[in-house]
Amino acid sequence: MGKLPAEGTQARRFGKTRSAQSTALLEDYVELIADLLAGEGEARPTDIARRFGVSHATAIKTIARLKRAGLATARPYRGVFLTEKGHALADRARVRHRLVVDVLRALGVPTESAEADAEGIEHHVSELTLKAFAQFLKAHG
Amino acid sequence: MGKLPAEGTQARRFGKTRSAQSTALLEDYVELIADLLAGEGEARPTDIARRFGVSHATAIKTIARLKRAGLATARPYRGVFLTEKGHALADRARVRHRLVVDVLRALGVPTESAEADAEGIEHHVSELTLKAFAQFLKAHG
DNA sequence: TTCAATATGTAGCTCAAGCTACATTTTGAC
DNA sequence: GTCAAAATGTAGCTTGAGCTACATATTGAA
Repeated sequence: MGKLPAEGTQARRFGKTRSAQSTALLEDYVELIADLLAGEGEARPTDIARRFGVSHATAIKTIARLKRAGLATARPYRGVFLTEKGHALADRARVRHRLVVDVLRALGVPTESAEADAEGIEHHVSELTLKAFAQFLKAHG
Repeated sequence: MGKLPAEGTQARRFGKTRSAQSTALLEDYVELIADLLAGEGEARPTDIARRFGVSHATAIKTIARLKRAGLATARPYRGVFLTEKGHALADRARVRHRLVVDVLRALGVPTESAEADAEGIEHHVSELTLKAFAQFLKAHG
């Protein structure tokens, strides 16, 4: 075994990709909750569910996961709130989202598509790539 | 802040992102299987499992999903093969992967990071964005 | 040719994310 | 103040992707 030097590397790479997906949903949630709190003053499970296009039961379950992860708190029938940690994650997610959208637009992607694609892409962009994006925008933005 | 897109639009957007993730794994598999078939002449569950860093049981289950999806066939103890449809998907995936890597590199992302990030990104790039990428590379590549 | 090592396959578990159905709490219209 | 509608919460099912443990088939070395 081990005759191909790339095996370990590739396994690690894919592993990273998979586990990234397990946090992607949580990031989407804290991002939306932060938006709702800022824009509406409160974040209700029903609103969250509607925005994501899922049932309210599904939203509530994911909110429970956020709580377990220490990202959010919730008082029954009184909405969802972000912890310090949750806010920090939301901020980082928003910065990344903006950066990805701006780069896509700079590359000539129509705004609509840029926004849509960024939603999926943003969770897979490493720090190094993020740095390169910022650098590129500084030069061509 | 407070910039909340129309509900329907966002629901559709996120919905698309989610379902994209359900096909991402299948794309990774057909891509690897195509590589193994081209490079080694055969694609064995154990090799596939090792490359992805998962147990062979997990690989076999996913291969079963590929069969159900009409992307692959397998004869017991004789390896995995791609259907016409599977080969087509693998080809599309490979093209996208190359394009994403090339664009990232053109933006100044180190090759290592570009390859790693592309693995996660490639499944979320729309046709329109792909076109823009190709266009950009033609001009700046 | 035999038999142990390896590869492959099967069974059954966990967890996450989705759903529907039902129960309970809040709220708002009268 | 009452009571129905809306919101919220709970229970339990499905599917997918992961795992370990065990069973069977193939292959290669002695």
